[in-house]
Amino acid sequence: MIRIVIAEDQKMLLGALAALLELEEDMQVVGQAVSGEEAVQLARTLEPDVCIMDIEMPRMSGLEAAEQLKGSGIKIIILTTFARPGYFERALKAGVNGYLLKDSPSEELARAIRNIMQGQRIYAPELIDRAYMEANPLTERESEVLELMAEGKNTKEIASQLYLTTGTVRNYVSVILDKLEVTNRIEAIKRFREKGWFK
Amino acid sequence: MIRIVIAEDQKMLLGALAALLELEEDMQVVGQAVSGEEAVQLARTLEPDVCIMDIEMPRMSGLEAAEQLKGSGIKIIILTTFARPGYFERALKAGVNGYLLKDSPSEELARAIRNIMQGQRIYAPELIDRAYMEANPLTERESEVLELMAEGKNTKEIASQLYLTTGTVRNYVSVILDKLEVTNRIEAIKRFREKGWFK
DNA sequence: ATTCGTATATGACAAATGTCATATCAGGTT
DNA sequence: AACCTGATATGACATTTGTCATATACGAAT
Repeated sequence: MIRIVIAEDQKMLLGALAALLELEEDMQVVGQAVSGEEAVQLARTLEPDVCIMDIEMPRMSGLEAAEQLKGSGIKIIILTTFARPGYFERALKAGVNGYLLKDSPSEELARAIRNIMQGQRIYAPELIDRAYMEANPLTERESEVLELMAEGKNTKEIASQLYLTTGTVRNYVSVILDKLEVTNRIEAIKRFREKGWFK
Repeated sequence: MIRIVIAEDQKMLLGALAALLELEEDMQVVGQAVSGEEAVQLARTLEPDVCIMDIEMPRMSGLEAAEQLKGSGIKIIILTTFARPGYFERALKAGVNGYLLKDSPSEELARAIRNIMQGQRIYAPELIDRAYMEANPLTERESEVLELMAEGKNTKEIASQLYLTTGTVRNYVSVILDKLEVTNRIEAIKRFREKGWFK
């Protein structure tokens, strides 16, 4: 019997996934969590074979939770909406055993779980294709400026938060616009978001 | 036996919801659709008692599909992620019988279906609270300017597209910032999006 | 009919944004 | 050591953005 913990903040999907897996005769959902924090706790106390995690959850993301559970012997499967290159890369570093998309057919979940129990690693094919993902061309500092920009902060606010002069910040912005091949801050934010480079 | 069609473009959720409802002894999922178009077609041919719809789907939104099925006698339940006032209002106009959020516990779905079969209308309580929803304070023209702004267009481009002078456009922007209580274009776009006022 | 409110439209002025030349520093290369 | 490259940082200058006073038009209220 494969013992499973599911972590997903969208309760409808959480309950429905549990129902889906309970239909499988060799599987049993032993715990349901709605945050990364709760997932780690449940995983530690229940010691399931498999923990299925969404990424975007309150209090602690599924990626953080996966990192904390690394080495515990619990197989981690990330189940998320978007094929953001950054997320996938970070999940690989955390040593997750599977990475599936919510767009995949539901039958694949049970199949993936069984394969993973055999020691395989299962990644959604869409992700492998995008392994030739475009890298974020911005430096650490530039990304930092762009993120503050996207929060609606103006040059002066960004400058004071990063202990820079406004001239420096404006120059970073200029470099950012150049690298992203756009001509104003709004377009830069749009482009950065579309490319999945946020966070 | 309650006959059900489910329309949801996220296949994992689609399959899981079907599993969830199949567990109920008085319910039967007779069709699954991944677009609004397919949902309408399936509903017309299968004539189910209930059709559960996501809103954001490819080709045709769940709201459009609901509008097309109005008067068919098929009970429509909208099941969506966000409690956007605009969506809810439009769903009410389309005469939907239920409007649930994906954040609601999964047990509520079956209960809602049964109540709706009795002739009741079921709306997620979060929506009723927000029924005192804030109206978009911008005029038609102002909204038009904001939408172009959000596409990354600058003042000159907006002006030429709307056959206005740049001065006029800049004034609209100023009024927009004032009404939305923000101080720059980026914040205005953010706020407008958060309030669910886009489109 | 005139007063009021609102949407629309414009231009003058001040402030913020974007461009560019320039400088330092830390690393690799030759 | 001299050279190159990329990241970081700054200020001078030009352009764009945001504010404000002002004007017209139209429908509703008095």
